Amino acid sequence: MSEFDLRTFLPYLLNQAAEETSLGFSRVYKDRYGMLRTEWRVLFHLGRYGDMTAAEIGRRAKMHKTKISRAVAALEAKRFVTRREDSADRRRETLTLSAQGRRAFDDLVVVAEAHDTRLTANLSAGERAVLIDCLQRLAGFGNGVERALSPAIDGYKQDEYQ
Amino acid sequence: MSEFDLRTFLPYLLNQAAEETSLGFSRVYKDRYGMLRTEWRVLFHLGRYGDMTAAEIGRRAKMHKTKISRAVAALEAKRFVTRREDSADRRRETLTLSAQGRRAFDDLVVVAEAHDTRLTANLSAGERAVLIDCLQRLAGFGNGVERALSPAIDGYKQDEYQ
DNA sequence: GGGTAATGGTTGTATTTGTAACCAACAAGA
DNA sequence: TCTTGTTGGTTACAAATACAACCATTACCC
Repeated sequence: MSEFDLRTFLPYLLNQAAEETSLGFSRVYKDRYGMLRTEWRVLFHLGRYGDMTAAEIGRRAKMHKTKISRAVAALEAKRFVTRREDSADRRRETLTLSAQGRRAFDDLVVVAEAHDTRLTANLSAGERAVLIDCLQRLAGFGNGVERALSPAIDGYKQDEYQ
Repeated sequence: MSEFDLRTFLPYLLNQAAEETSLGFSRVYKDRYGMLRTEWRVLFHLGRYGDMTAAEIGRRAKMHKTKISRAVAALEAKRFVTRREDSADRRRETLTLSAQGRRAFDDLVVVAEAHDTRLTANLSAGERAVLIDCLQRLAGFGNGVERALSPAIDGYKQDEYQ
């Protein structure tokens, strides 16, 4: 019986906290719009940060391009997103939220904000600040897109995620 | 363009941090032992907290019983775990680590500890303490097994996870 | 004791995800 | 201009996951 405790092991703790806190919110976008996690992430990126290509979303959200490709196809089928081919570079397609997509986004933002408020209701302002800061560092945010705190144990691909 | 920022939204942040921090470690148990995340979780529960049944692991780790059933079958095939039927209640099977299973566990504990140390290397002791505390509360640890901080947005099953 | 529900666990099937391969368009150098 | 490499994106197939149904055993209780 080792001393090592799962309940303080960061990857485990983070996964449990992530799953637990995602549950309530994922039910909403699933029940209301039949979306998957990949789909709301794409929706949120377009809604919050403006039109962009699939590749750009991939870089920001660290999602593999196949995930994005499928998420975009699903959002397109739901009429939430439209594509526009870039005439200067015909490989690229700029993605835009439709009016309907924006309504869904606006609706979900309200839910997300309320959910987040509830999640942090039992944390002090100081705790919350430290928590967010640590998580952003662990997630590799802030230092451009590249990885920050967590070098590989024995190296892994730098450009394609998962 | 809403004010809402994904990079401070807890479920998103937690998922990103969880994924990022899990990457290096998952490579090790995958490469060295061909294990899945469900498998190392079962292995760690048995190694750290002693023999127990699949149902008990499910309660502790908040894993669905089908995941555990398959993880146990895989660990058994690898000769890392053995089962012993409870004579008092013939539905139950107590799971135990084999000598080989314990060696794998001991090996992975060392890796996990080193990985965790590296992850928190850039955090102050105070930051780390707050981080762990917040995550445990968000994950619903500490208050028995039941949920703590994150009530459902509109209610969800209490006993089966996911 | 007999019926009904609850518990421990497994299996089957539909979804989702991961991984690799692929195609088309562009870039850069010989 | 050829050719080699890179980038943006899709598709095909394998692996993993969720979900429901299932079986066996035990618990409850009339």
